[in-house]
Amino acid sequence: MGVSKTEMFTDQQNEIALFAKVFGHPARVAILQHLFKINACVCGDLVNEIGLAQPTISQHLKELKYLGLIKGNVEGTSVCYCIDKENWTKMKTIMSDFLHQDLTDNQNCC
Amino acid sequence: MGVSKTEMFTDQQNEIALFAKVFGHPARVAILQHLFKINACVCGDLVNEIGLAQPTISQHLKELKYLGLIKGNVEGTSVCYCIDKENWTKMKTIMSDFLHQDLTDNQNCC
DNA sequence: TTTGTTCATTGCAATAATACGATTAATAAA
DNA sequence: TTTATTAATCGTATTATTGCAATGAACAAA
Repeated sequence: MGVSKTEMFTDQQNEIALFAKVFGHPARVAILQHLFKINACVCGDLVNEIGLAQPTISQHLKELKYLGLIKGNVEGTSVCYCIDKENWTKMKTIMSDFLHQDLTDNQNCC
Repeated sequence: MGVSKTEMFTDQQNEIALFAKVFGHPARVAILQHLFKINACVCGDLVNEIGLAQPTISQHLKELKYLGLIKGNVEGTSVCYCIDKENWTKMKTIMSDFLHQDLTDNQNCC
């Protein structure tokens, strides 16, 4: 019914899914890559850089901020965004553990 | 308008987003973890294991198969699923490159 | 104070995703 | 052949996501 039944999964599984979901849109991937590339925080140039309308970018930034992956500093009329290193590292650990699972034995079929 | 404007992003950004999106639901995370754990392919026990209805699991499996992360073998009336090691490794490389980006210099703000 | 700039929020329309009952298809077993 | 089992597909209801025009809030500059 359009609702993910989160209560039937572990906290770990839900956390992985939450992080993955935020990476599940190319605009957010592009925003993060740009923030990594520029390093120095970026303000509203993201709108020019990405090519989506200002409210749309603002919405994507909000989601990234909600998960703690970026933080924003108000500087006069503009807001300066950048990667939250500490939280990015924490997320990286969680996602890496999931991605680097391994099949130890040989497989029975397939 | 509910549509991701994929044409304005790079192939790499779209690919990262596609893989991430498939991990963006706890049921698919759970399915993959179970396939890793059991190793030997699993059939319809996924329905019992996960706790969602059979058509729902079947739909999630279809998405995972579409991206090439799992493969299925028909064995009589049941179908045996398992991780596609090769494609999983390819995906891991793409996602790891994204996750392990790093900020080289010090930051200007935040 | 007035004007301009920058960004967040609201409201809405369009599309996508999630979930499942009902059905179908394919095979196995009786 | 008939029945049972397993899994895919169809149809549909519900909710979520995406995108943007319009508006609002905060601040800077004139």
